[in-house]
Amino acid sequence: MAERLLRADARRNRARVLEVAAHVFATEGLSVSVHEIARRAGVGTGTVSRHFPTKDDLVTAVLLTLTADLVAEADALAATEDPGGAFFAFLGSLVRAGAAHRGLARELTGAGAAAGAVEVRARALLVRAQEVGAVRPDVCYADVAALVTGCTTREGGPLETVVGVLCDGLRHTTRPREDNSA
Amino acid sequence: MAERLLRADARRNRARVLEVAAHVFATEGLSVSVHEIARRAGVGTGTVSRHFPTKDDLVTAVLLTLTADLVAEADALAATEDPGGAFFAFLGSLVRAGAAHRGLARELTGAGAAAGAVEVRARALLVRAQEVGAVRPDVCYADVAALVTGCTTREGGPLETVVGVLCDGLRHTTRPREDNSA
Amino acid sequence: MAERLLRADARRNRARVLEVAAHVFATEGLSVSVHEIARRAGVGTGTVSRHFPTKDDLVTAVLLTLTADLVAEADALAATEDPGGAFFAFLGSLVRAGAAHRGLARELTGAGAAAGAVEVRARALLVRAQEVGAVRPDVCYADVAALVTGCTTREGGPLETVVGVLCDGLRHTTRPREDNSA
Amino acid sequence: MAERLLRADARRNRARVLEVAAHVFATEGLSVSVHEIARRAGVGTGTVSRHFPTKDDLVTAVLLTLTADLVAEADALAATEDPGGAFFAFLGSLVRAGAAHRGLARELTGAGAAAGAVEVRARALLVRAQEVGAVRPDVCYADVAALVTGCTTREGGPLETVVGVLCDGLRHTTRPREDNSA
DNA sequence: TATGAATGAGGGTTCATTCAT
DNA sequence: CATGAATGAACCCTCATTCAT
Repeated sequence: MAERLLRADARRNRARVLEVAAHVFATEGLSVSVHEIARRAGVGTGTVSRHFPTKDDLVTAVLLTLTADLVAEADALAATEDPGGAFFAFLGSLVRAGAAHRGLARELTGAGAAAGAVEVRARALLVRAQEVGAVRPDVCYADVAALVTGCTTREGGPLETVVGVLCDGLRHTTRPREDNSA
Repeated sequence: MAERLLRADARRNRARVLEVAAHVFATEGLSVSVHEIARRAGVGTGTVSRHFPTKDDLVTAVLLTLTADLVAEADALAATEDPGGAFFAFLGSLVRAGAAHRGLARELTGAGAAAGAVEVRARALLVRAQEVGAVRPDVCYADVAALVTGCTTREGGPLETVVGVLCDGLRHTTRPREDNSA
Repeated sequence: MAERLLRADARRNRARVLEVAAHVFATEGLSVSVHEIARRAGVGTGTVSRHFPTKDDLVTAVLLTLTADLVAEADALAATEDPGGAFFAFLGSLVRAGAAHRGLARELTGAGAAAGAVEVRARALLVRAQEVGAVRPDVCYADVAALVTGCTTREGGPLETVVGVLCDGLRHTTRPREDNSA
Repeated sequence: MAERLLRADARRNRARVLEVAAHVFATEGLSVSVHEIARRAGVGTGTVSRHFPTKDDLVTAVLLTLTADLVAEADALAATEDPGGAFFAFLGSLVRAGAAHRGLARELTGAGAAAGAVEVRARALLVRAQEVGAVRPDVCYADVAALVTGCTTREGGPLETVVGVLCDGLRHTTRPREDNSA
């Protein structure tokens, strides 16, 4: 942990920048300038650059922060006896995390270096849930990722309904499916 | 209609810019520069600015172009005898339109001045489908819009599955719903 | 000539920027900022960038301006009957050009894309002068280039002496050379 | 000498920084950052700044280091019986020192505060050599300094030829000089 | 003293917008 | 009207210098 080696004030600044960046990316998108982030964090622009040499590094670091919890949760769920429940539970967590950080939602489920760890686990949970017949077999991870991304864009209201719809749609069913072709 | 008053060449330029902008926004996102659009349209930057004073105006105009077809379709479907089928059909069209113009998908279903006409009609189709019990009563338009937006982000594969999941999830069912709480 | 196609005012601005840049590079070196050059030329920074997308392009353009005359002169001298005289005359011109644009002297004799045309001609003149015995055979172009560069750094006085020394040193002689080893 | 008052470790740090700076300035030019020098010297940036408050001070100090040897040599040569030999020998040393520290060559022969001691001695050697007729009487120190600077820019090859040319050009001769005017 | 984190002015460059031609 | 040159604010990033630890 290189962070352990940073001086107390540096660690505090780094954390503050990360926090501000996470908030600002979440609420205003990735296009917010590094200057603005520095200003809101109460540090000089150079301080941001020192901790995160490029803006991309900063985005990645924010993503890593978000993914840490998700990865832990995914690993816990993977050890569960109920593959279906595990998958659907993780789906909800993904949506909530993405919704809380809207600007980063796309990256969260994607294959970017930072978020890859989440994707790997989400894929595994999906496969396992399909193997036990809890999730319809015709969906692939890309389908799920797209729908999750969509759920995260739900603004100004609770996420439950939208997640509920998504889960119901994904659940395996023996009912004959109706035709939805346009 | 101010367009009636434009000279023939001006009207042609306006149309060409709109066409090019729609294409590049769809394929490369909204970050493409106005210069680049002008260049590809074979006009000067000033010509773009004359017809669309700000870049935002250009985006809005492109949206209006896209929505015209959707509005027509929605109106046709609204005259149909089958509210459920009408709604699900429109859902597919929305997704396809959004996917074909990825950079604008978010605005398509939203309340922006440009896309409001689509939203009004989509809301009406939803309500009617819910009234006849074809769509679960607990979803609201914002839920649907979010999920549609998600579907449009499905890259590198067919949209059918993702739309299918969405429709299945939205369909009204008497089966007891399972608990998806995290 | 693309320049011919520029509007009159654009051509004037381009020329003005080039002129200012040449002056400023000559007197203050290449480290002067593009902003400063724009300011002194009385144009916006964007105007400089439009004509010379990168700073390097600007430097190259200034060099090209300088080299044009030298190339013409070298070609004229190459057609002369007196290889020795041609070479020594060109040497003087090189030094004068370099001294007048000190910041660029190094690039002038070098192999940079812009100045390569000068180098090619200087090499040819040197070889021809050596072939007729007018220049000592043990020097190579790199030696000459270094010495020319040195002459250009002569500040606050006439260049004649320094060029004279250089020419005398380069001239072929049958006198036994004295030992200069340290 | 303030150095006498420094603690042993401080003196060691100062020497190490100087040594590293001399090396990197010589091989990579003056544009290398102070951070980089500190890093290679294994000290903090603050330590560099403590010993050399500004970057310019550091450059000057490096120059002073280089000049020490040259000053000693010049003094030894000045006590010699052969003014001509002394001058030409020193010329060679100057060139070699400059070539070994290319980034500093310009300053070495100049009137900068650091290198003034060298200049004073070089001037004296020149005058004496001219007085005994070993060096042509029409050159002044500025001429010599410029030519020496040029020699130091000779890259990728031996310095002997270039120094040889310079010495031959400077040597007094009774031969009628040819006309080098352009 | 030594450290290296913090600073912030300034670097080169891009681009939406304006306006003379 | 069409043009595209001009504008200048804003972008991300670097680095000499300062100062709390």
